[in-house]
Parts: sequence; C-alpha cells; structure tokens
Amino acid sequence: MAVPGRTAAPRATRRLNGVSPIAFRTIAEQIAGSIREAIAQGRIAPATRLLELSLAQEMGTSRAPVREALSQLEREGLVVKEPNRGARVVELTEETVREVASLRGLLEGFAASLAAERLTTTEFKTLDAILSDMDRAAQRGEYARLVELDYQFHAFICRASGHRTLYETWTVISGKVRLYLSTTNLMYRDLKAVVRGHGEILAALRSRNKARANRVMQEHLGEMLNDFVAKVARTSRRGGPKPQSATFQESRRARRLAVALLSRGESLRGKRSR
Amino acid sequence: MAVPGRTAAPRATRRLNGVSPIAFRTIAEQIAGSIREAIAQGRIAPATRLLELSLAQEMGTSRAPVREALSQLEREGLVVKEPNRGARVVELTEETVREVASLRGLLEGFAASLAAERLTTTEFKTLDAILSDMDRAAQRGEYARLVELDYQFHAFICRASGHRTLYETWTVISGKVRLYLSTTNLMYRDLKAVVRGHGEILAALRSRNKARANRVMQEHLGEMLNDFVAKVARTSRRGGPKPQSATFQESRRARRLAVALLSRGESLRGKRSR
DNA sequence: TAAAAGTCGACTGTCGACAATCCATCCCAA
DNA sequence: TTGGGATGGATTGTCGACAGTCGACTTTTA
Repeated sequence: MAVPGRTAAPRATRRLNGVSPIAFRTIAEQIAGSIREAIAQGRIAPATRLLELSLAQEMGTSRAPVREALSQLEREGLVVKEPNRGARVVELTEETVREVASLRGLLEGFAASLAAERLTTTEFKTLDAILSDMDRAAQRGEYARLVELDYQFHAFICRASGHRTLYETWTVISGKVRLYLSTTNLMYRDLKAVVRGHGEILAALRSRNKARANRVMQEHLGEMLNDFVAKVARTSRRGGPKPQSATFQESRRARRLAVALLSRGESLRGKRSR
Repeated sequence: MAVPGRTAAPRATRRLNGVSPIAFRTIAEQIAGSIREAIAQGRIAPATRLLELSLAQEMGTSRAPVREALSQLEREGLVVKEPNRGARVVELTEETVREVASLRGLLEGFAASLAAERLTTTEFKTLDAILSDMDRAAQRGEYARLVELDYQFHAFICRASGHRTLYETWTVISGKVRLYLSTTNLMYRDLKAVVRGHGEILAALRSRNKARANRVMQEHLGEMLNDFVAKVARTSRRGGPKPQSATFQESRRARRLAVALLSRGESLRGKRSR
C-alpha cells in the first residue's frame, strides 16, 4: 500500500529487545501475548484473578492496553470477565473438559471429512513430515515437542478443511484444550500409541473417504478424552479442595443471554461463599 | 445525590426510559445492546465502519465504553476490528453464509441429539407453546414475529442440550445468522412450511431418538440453507457487478456511504450533552 | 505524465485522574 | 450471638487529553 519497509518500525521497535521480525504492533497485543504465554506455560494458574493495575505496573503501561489485552484473551476463551469483578483465567472443571472435548471431536471430525476431499499432495507431504517428526519425538521421549506437533497436526487439518469459520471456531475450543494441557502435564499414556493414532488418521484422509475420516478422527479424540478425564479426575481430586468458584465463570454471558432470550428478570447468579 | 444539572449526570446505571426490564449494568453493555439491536434490525448495514467518536457522541458518553462495547460485539462475532483501522460490522459473503449455515447445522444437530435425551415434560410444553405461537404468526403473516420465534425455538433446544460450551459456540454462530437475516428480509418462502418443519423437529425430539433428532434437525437447516443461498445469490447478483471486490478491498464509496448512514441515522439513544 | 515524497485530517491507541461498585469488616441493636 | 447497616479499601468503569498511525491529497521530481 503506502510506503513499504521504510516507515515500518517506528513505534513498536522502540521498546523491543529485538525479538521478532515483525514486532507486535500495539502494546495491548504484546501484553496479550505475554499473558497468553504465561498461562500456556502454567506460570499463571487457572482461576487466578488478573488485576488490571498490577498487570499494568508489571508491564510498565497504563491500564488501557491491559484492558484491551484482557478483552482479547476473553475472546480467545482463556479469560473470563465479569462486570465490576474483573477478569480471571478460566478454570476448567471436569464437566467443562468433557464438553470441550466432545465439541472438539465434533468439529474436527467435520474438518477431517472436508479435508479428506480437499487435501493436495503437497499438503499430504506436510502431514507426513509432521508425523515423522512426531515419531522422532516419541522415540526420544520429548514430551513437550510431541504435544506441539500433535497440535500442529490437528490445526493443519482444520485449516486444510477450507472452512474458515470452522477453523476459527476450532481455534477457540482448542485454545482451551491447550490451556488444560499446561495444567496437567500428563496427557499421553503411551507416546508410541499417539503416533500410531495419528498415522491412522492420515491413512483415513488418504482414502478420501469422508465418513471414514470423520469416524477415525472422532475415535482418536474420543480415546484421548478418556485418558484425559481419568487423569483430570485424579488430579483435581488430589489437587485442591476449592473447585467452587469456577462454577460461576460464565454467569455474565449467561445472564445477558437469558435476559435477551426470555426477557424475564430471573437472576442466574448464585450466591457466593467466602 | 449528584445534582443532575451541571455536574456529571448520575452515572448511567439507572437512567433508562423504563423500557427494558432489567437495566444493563454498565454503560458499555447498554451501548453494545443498542448497536446489536441496530445491526439486527438492519439499521446499520454490514461492513459499515463503526467510529468510536461518532458512537460516543451519539450515546452521550466518552469513547471508553464504546471501545468496550465494540470488543464485546467482536466477541459475539458481529463486529471485526483491525488494529489502527477500527471496527466494522462483519460482512457476510456467500461463502461465509454457507460456512455459517453448515456449522450451524452441525452444532444444532448435535444439540438436538443431546436434547432428545434430556428434554423434560415441562420443556416440551415450552416448545409446544413456541410452536403454536409460530403457527399463529404464520397464519397472520407476521413475518418478524415468526423469525423471532424461530430463533427462540432453536435457542431453546441448544440450551436444553445441557452442553454449555456448545450453547456458547452456537450463540456466536447464530448471531451471524441473525445478522444475515436482517439484511435480506426474505427468508421464508412458505410460512406454513416453516411451522411444519419445526413440528417435525419437535416430533423427532419426542421420539427420544438421538440419531433421528440429529438428522431431522440437520435436514431442516439444510433446506433453509438452500433457500437462503439461492436468495443471497440472486440478491447480490442484482445488486452489483462485482460482489467480490467489496469483500476484500472496501470501496471508499461504500465507506462514505456507511459513514453517512451512521451519522445520519437516528441516534440510538441520546440526550444529555455537556 | 507518472511515480515518489511531503502534508494534512481523521481515527485509534494510550495515559492519568476520578467516580462507582464490590466486598470484607466492624459496629450496634435485638 | 445474630442480623442489618454503615464504613473503608481495593478494583473496575468512565472521562478527557494527547500521541501515533493510516489514507487521501498535494506537490515535487525524473
């Protein structure tokens, strides 16, 4: 468009330590990135309150960009805000985990069925590459790498479905999954089995059989879910005696919708305990 | 408290014209509501730019709550923001419409299959009530009412699925559908047929057969999609010679038009200036 | 004449200050 | 002791001002 290259770097560069090639443009985005990363790495635990002022001071900015960042994260499903009560990192209850997993299965199954018809040779090669990377990672026991590749594999298929809205929706859902991954660092039971499972998915895609692709994908995710929930149940039971507060995490949106839908003033808000 | 003449008016909390049952709590939410309504009613066209300052002046507030409102609407999928370029109402291309419709089918089919197992007698009664209202509306040719009831019917089922995450996801998608509805005021071909279709869904739900409920729901939505896309295609073909270009590069003409529309449009709620 | 470089508004991004609200705590009466 | 307010601190909501960026327009240059 206008002048390329030259004027490109005035603002964001000035406080960067020279990190990425194309630096984040706004402060808000940088902040969102920091928080997102911190959540993903487990440095900020689920259900933690995110205070605007503290964050702003930590980042050396005013509250405005922090608010913006929190909004962004809320859109991504990592954070929940309630009016006058601030933002907090979402907490995934066992029920929510189940829900997220089932939705993910539905969406990815659909994505797989679409992708089965559209994947090009080049794209198959990419998937092959990811798969062999996974294999290597599994053999070396590189857990984190495997998680990352796993994510990439699924993301690639969803994108390759050619269904943009689907991909966007999936992104939100999978964001929650990743959030969850970080909290329990125990996802895979058998690394080799993981690789095998993805191999089966790939084979199903190659068959160009929509129904089969859909089914295999859903089965794959379903298995995962089982391991998953089992572990969650174990962990959370052992973990902390305070899963309570998470119950009301969606109350704001729910309230708004309820009002809109029923146009009746029924309060969905529970009472709080301290 | 607070002298309502000169000094800042007594906060927005309760200065509604007594219209809505339970006033929204924050100004931002009120603004979001206004804009949402305006979009839904077609008073603000798709792809219209939403200027913070203009909106703030119209609403008689500062830009802060407007920004917040726009963020909220972006979360709901009604608005798209680009850094340094502001917000605009989403524009639905034919492709997006197809995508949204297919996703909606997927989600609602799932919801129906869940609901088929869970719906209580009371809930069935509610659905019956909605259906008979639809029938009345159809006989009287009350188009808008029918649209609203249609929405309620589907929303109710999604909520009754007991799957919170699903419901939330559906809300985003269906928000876009509604947006689209407002732009083409020609959705139903045969009002009676609409009622019949919903009757079939209800019957399928009553059968408690998950697979059947899923299938019937998807078929219902699929039919709708067909009518829909056909009409869209017709409309857009008649509309302009190059429907595509508007999607990616917004024409200045369109923008000016939009601005004019917005600033000329009746103020959504206004009084009080300082 | 056409491309490149400057100029100018119009908007958005960010800031610091206040106002409003929530929540916990304390006080007092029954 | 137990409610029901009143009180105060901590945080979010809102405001007005200024800085920075994007695009459109104008001017210069080859």
